[in-house]
Amino acid sequence: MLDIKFIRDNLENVKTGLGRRNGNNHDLDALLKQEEERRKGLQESEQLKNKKKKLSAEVGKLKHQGKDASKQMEEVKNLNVFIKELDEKIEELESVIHEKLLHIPNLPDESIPDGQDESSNRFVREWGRKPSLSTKPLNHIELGEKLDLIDLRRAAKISGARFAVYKGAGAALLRGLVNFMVDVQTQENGYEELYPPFLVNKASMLGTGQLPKFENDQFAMRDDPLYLIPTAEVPVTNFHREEILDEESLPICYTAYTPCFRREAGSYGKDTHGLIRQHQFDKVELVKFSRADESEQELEKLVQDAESILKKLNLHYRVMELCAGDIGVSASKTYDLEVWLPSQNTYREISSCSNFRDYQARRAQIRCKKRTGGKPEFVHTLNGSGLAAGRLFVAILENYQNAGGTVTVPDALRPYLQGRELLSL
RNA sequence: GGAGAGGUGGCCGAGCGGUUUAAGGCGCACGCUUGGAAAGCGUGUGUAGGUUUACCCCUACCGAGGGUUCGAAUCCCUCCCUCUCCGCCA
Repeated sequence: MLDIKFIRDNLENVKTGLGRRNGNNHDLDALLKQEEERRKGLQESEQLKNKKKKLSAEVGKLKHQGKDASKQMEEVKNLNVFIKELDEKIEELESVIHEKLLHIPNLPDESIPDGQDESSNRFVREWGRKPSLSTKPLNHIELGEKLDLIDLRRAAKISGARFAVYKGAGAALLRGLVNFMVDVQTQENGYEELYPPFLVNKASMLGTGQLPKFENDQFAMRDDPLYLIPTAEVPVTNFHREEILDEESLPICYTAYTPCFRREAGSYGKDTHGLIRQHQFDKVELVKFSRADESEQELEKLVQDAESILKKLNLHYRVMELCAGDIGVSASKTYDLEVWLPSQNTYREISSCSNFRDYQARRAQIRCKKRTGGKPEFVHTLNGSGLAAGRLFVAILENYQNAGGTVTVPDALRPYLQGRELLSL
């Protein structure tokens, strides 16, 4: 959420910034007019309330002295009519303004490239090299089914399309990947582990920006006002919702493993086969709460922490900086990590790392007390995948495949698979 | 699911309809005091909004939302959460 006062004081900049995004049709002039009206009404109402308070106190005094107070009582009764009317108007305006603000996306960082879609994303760096596979590479579905690591047919029977059963060594590999990633982030990169609920309330979904705009993308419970989390970002960022943190404690860095649930409405044609796009997938998430003046450097560190997993697994990847038209609504700046997939002869997103600046913090009311005194300030929130386990599973099968259709276990993972070196039948 | 007890500032805790301002304590900050410290004394110490160069001032907030009243932390209603006991349960 943007600050209404900031919009008021920087109208042209806000218009320019939002204009860099796609689908920007917010009438800020109308919004500011309503805000103006709200403030006028508020001032009037507060004056009347002040008068009312003084009169009521007089009543108390007079009654105590045994004197008549009916005149004052009558006057307050009259005032109440006006106050009620004004307050109703103010409340109406407030809710309209708030609702509008909730729908306005974050301002893109000035440094990020212009552009409508991913074709304008900026290449930042790459690491490693593509594996040299002698034969035509099999895709992860062929490998997974051949080695009996996954069962998509039975998953469809149990649940439907876009679900998977991981089986035997496949299940162990997935579980090993999760443990490996959490261990690296906690033991080497300084994150504290959280294991949060997978069902969250509406306030949490509003706090991180999944609601109200993306209700359609979420799985909701039928009988309870709860949602399945689309990412651990939701419960972990909301861990500190409505709190005032100590500036000294920042940055606070959490990592959390959770499954993630997404309806994938509107992506019916995309990645229909295999593990790339699922209704349920596992992810290790990184979340940071940072001082406002440190969030830029914290984002760079967070990206490196996500990259450290790919490096340890010796997987070729590149880092892309998303253009203004391609970043999510809550984000100000985003780097994607894209891992090489031989079967698709392309790079696929395996992590998305964003700085939300104070956008989520304002929605979720997460502030910090300044050491120098003064009013508490909103913190900056950041998060990124570190990494998506399902897609990492895909990347390992495809990049570590051997000529006979077997898959070598990367060195770093062997301790998590009882020392196993090869996946074969 | 049933029964009971509660939710008050950073924390503990009083207040249960009004001589308008949430007592008191702890903690914290600053000052005085001291060779230095402790103790002691003094002052200050929430959040949001409005107004303002700033100070001040004003309004709201005692779990949340309604209601009664000239006036509500206090009375009434609904909901949420916490704790205790019982039941059920991995």
